[in-house]
Amino acid sequence: MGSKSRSGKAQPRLVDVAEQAGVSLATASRALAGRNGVSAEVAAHVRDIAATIGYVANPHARSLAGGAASVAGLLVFEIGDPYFSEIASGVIGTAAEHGWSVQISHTERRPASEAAQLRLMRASRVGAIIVAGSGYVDPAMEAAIARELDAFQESGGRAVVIGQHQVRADAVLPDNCAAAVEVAAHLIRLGHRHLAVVAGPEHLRTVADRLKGIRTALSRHGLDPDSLPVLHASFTREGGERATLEMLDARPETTAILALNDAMATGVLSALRRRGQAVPRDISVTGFDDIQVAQDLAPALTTARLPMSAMGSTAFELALLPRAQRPRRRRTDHELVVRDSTAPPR
Amino acid sequence: MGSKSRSGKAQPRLVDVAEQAGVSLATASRALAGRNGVSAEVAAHVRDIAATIGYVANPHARSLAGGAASVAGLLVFEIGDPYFSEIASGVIGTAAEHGWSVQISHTERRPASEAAQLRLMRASRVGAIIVAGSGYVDPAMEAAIARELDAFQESGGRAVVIGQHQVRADAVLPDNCAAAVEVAAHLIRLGHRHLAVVAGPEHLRTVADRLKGIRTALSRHGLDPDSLPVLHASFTREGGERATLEMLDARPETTAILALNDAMATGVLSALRRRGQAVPRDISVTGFDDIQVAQDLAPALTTARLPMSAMGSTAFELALLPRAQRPRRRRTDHELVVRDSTAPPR
DNA sequence: TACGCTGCTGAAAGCGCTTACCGGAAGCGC
DNA sequence: GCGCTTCCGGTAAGCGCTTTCAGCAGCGTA
Repeated sequence: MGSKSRSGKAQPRLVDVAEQAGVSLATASRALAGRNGVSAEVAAHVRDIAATIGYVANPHARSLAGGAASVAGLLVFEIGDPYFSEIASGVIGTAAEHGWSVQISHTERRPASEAAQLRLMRASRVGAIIVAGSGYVDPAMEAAIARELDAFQESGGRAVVIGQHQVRADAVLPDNCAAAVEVAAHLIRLGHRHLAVVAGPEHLRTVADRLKGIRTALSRHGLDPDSLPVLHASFTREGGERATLEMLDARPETTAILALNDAMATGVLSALRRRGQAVPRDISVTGFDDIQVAQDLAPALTTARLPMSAMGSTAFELALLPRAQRPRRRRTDHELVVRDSTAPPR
Repeated sequence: MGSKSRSGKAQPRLVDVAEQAGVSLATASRALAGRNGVSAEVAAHVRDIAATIGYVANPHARSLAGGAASVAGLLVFEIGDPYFSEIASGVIGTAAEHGWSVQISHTERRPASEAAQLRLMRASRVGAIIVAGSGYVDPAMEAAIARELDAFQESGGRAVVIGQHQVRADAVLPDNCAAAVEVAAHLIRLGHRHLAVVAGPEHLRTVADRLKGIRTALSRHGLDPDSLPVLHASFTREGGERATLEMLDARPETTAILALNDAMATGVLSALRRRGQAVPRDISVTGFDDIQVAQDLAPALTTARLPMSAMGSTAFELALLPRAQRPRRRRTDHELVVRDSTAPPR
């Protein structure tokens, strides 16, 4: 066996490969990296040996020595939220195909911790960072993120954001505004005149964009966008529930509630049930995102589908592309999915 | 400013801290690691400087040099599945509290890739591995996993499995069998005599344990456990749907369907809806796990709750504990949550 | 036959950190 | 006031890899 095998089953090192292949460390490294300067036969032989003894490079050593990174950082609001876990699934799957691993952090919806998390990721020398939260309306908060991302990219890292951000980085862009237009237009076409919005936190760019889309649709159909009732709450089931109860009291004339994501829509449906309001007979409800369970709610939720998993894949692919002069932007498609939670008003 | 600052905003290194603090590299290292051999004042001063210039250790260098690791690997079947994303949320949150980051891989439900993923994690020198899939019934498959985990632990890593496994490692153990007994007993007490099971893949230990629990309950109540109809399918909504359609045709006398997880239960409900069967009037349905959406299905799902997020937290905490002589086992609690999907048979 | 090329391969430095190991300065008893 | 211990802090080796720089064949050309 290998001359100096240690105690148990220590991981084989590059020198073990080199030794067994009868070449130097440098040659072995080059052969495995697929760089030229090594004859084809030697390269093949080295790769053979490596496979045989089960050699896998130590990523820490590789990174330290300035080699290509193969760990990506993914930052989300809350990994337990289906919206984000579906994105994560896309990122992880695609990353694995390319031999990368993915390190996930979540901010638990605390905007203040976002820049800090990014700092940590940067410090941990990941090769790429994918930010999958939402942009912020407040320029100062965006600036904090931009600072981290800029520094990261200056030191050679690749950054990709999912969603509208005020930063220099490649981006995967769902058209929240256009999708919201479709949702609102659908309701208006059904005959609704008293829409109300159950929205996520006001500071989120995603929320602002979706709201804008709804107002645009209102204007286009001759309705007053300024009188649209909007209640902000946490972007969760509980947020949706609370906001809905409040809304029902304040605006009893409402015939359609637009929740700005499916998690909130779930809460809306729950609140409506508790108040004895039938959906869609008494009130229509729409969501946003089309998370897996949207189809299984009662009634099945009409919502704007965003291709979360594909967005994750695309984000990772962007991260892998050679650095471009200007940030790349990839728009994602969206689709109004009409199910059973919307109907003409009574 | 720092004497030899590089091009842009390179990450500060330990030598920068040492230089500014006027101490040697070794002292700085010791001070930050909180090891003794450094006077309190010097240590405080070094920490001050480090905080000021925003120093964060390079984990690659730290790992290479044999320092304490701070990256944990988490292996799940599918991160997009709420069961696993809730576990991941627990792991990531607790890890972050301890300054660890988490690297996630998923097998996309391919058992064969599990050992391979573990190999990769091992090769990437994570400090701890948490396996959150399920054990396998087949000893050979367990052996493949055990091999990786053993090698990992021999080289100093900490391994924790969530669920029953035939491996030497600390474990977080939901009592699938006991929980299943409760679910089945609940149905039997309601008066059901024709139970049927919509089960996940036969090779999963989780499935076997839950089945065993159901059979136990049957016996205890004087029913024949051997005549229990069981259909195996994928552990997903689609699997549940397909199995249910088949079950309805083969066993029209069935009055209660036990799905072995909530995802499958979702499919069961969907299939029943398509077939015009009312739940729970015509057929009762139960799930397992109590993922977030279980309460929002129509009807709200009766299920056995497992504390997924807490299981993730506990798993990480076990990984952090000093190595024990014998593997530690931490049982988790479970709870029958009765909602609206179960009722006495007609 | 001798020369300059080209194409491969090897030796060695160094990435940022931890950790023996060692030397110097106090503090103590005598 | 001397030698001892104790405590601190510094020096340097080395983790496993990539990469620069040199060197050495083997070839074609004069």
